[in-house]
Amino acid sequence: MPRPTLVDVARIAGVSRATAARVLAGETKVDARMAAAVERAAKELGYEANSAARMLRGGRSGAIALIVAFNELDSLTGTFFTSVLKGAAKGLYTGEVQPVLLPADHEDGDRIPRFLRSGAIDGAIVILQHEITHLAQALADSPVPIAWVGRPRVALAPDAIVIDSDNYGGGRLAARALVDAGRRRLGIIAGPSDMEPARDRIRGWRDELAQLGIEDSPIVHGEFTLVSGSAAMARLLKRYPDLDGVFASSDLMASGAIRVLQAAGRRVPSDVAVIGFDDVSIATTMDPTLTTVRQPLEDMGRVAAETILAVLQGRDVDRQPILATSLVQRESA
Amino acid sequence: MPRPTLVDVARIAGVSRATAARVLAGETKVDARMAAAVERAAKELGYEANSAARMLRGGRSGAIALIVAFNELDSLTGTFFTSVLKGAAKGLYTGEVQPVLLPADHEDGDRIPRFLRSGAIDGAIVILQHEITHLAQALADSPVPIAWVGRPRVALAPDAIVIDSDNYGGGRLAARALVDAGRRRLGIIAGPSDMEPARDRIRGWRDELAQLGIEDSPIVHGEFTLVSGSAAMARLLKRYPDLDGVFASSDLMASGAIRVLQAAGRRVPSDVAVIGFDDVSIATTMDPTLTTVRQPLEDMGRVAAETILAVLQGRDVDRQPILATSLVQRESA
DNA sequence: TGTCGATCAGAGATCGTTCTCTAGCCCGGA
DNA sequence: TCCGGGCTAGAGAACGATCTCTGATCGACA
Repeated sequence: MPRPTLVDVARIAGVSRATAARVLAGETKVDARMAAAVERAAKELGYEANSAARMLRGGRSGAIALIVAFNELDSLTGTFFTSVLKGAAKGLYTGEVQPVLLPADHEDGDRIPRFLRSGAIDGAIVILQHEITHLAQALADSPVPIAWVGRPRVALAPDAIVIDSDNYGGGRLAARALVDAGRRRLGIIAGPSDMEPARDRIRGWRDELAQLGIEDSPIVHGEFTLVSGSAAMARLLKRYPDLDGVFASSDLMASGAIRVLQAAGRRVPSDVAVIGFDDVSIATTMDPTLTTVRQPLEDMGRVAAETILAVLQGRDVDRQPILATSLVQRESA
Repeated sequence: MPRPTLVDVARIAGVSRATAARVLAGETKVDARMAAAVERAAKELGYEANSAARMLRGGRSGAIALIVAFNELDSLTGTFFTSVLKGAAKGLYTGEVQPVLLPADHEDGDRIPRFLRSGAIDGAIVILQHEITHLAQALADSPVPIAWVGRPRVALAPDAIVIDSDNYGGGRLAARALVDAGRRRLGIIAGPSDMEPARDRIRGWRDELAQLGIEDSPIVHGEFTLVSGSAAMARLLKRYPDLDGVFASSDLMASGAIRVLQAAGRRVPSDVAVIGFDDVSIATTMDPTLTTVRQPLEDMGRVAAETILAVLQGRDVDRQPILATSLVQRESA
């Protein structure tokens, strides 16, 4: 049996298509008896407006794309993405909008730009760690608004939508916390230098240390993953065996770093204090539990959703909000 | 400037709407010069077919919902969901279909059934661990096909689409592996008893042990999470302090269990061997690395996508495939 | 009581694509 | 040379909701 249409509802209610539409759209200037008849008919038939027809007529699709690199999704890094994803999807849902998942790293590189042009979505939220160069250009030319979660390195229009956390401030927090704990021989395991947030954390870390009178501290780079954290820690330890504090700029790298420290006979935190960044769920399940700089990941996703919805509705909003980071004190520092 | 339409393409190419449509649909019986003109015009305008209009006319939306419980998504359990999600999304993409993410645990409980009736999607893939009762009924009444990843406990129609892994066989594998390793005092940390896969794993475990001459072995239940695994292991250890082998029916529970064992002074695997289930990414990053029964999670997602696409196209396929599980030998057993 | 204004229901057009049906053309056979 | 068959291009309808415009009805006021 075919899906009921507005015509069916109108016929059963004994009114015209237009009247039925008015009632279901919530217009008040309709005769009460007719309205009741329409409501009843709609309920009886289990009527739900055909989204394609509405979309064709109205121009809006009621869907927003969530662009994610799938190969980053199922590793442990996933806890980062899924938190943002969850926040974004929840935010979109509150706005009666459907989240459509788009893999940024699919072989068919032309698909995302084509999809953006097909009118199937009203906007997109981009959640990427590493840059995807070919995509950046396509997104810049997008006919629909794009919200970036985390500032990308590509040049953006001044009115671009960018939701970021205070990476710079987070770097300062980490530095201050280690110094407050009496540590002076400090090192940082930074993220990839092609990522803006990673650079901001380094800047914050260095500025705060300089202010506290510590002029130089060693830096090594990782890829935000656990194994890269281990490797980076090993390098750091080899060059500076007398370290007493480490700032790993992701929780996963902190986890890898702690293992290497423990394997090298250092106790955490008594010999070496370690601070992470992100506050994803493994921070609470490690041993020792991880002191870390918290990014409000789910909030970032939610704010991205709210901001893009506001822009689509023509409301005036802050297009580049920066969400506060905070220190979460646990055992490792 | 408004999005270019088929009429624009036809006008520029100097042909009729119908001819332009034919060319873009890949029909061959069109004059070569006209075809070339259409191709050129479409490219020049950056034309992409309006998906709403196509959908309205064709009846198909080209989208499939991925139904996931969001509160299960960002915990460590996430690695399970995201793997399946990734496979499913990839599979759908190969079929030129868009994956739409639907949170099963959204407050507005009526939204999913309404969405299914709106024609916005052609089908749905359900990836849930725990049952969501009110949803089960709605899904059973769905006007579009549903593919279940993991068999749910609700009664399904005989032609329902269910993609599962061989949980029973996996339970047997775990039992055999521990016995082969010379262990005889065995216990199982099972999943919640309201979940069919958890029950299947127990059955397989028991059947294999019985066949190998071990008649009774203790059983405790967890919730597939790390902390519940720790708690379950603590209970098990208290009742059976002389255990020498444990089968934890998820990797997360295995991780929690190993910590409790180590804290209690047991060496893994020399004192107590531990086998997990799933083979998610933490299995390789634990210490010791985890011997586990692998479920092909990404494949399950992919097969779910392929199967539902086949059903939608009216092709004849196995609607209830069972994917093989396998033992992945690492350090813990 | 008649006329004007306000209000609300309905008819029709519209969104952009796809598909069917018709008309016209070309070629071949008689 | 004429007629018929086959094949391709174009005209038109259809999908279903929404919005504008028109027409009708009712009430109020003169």
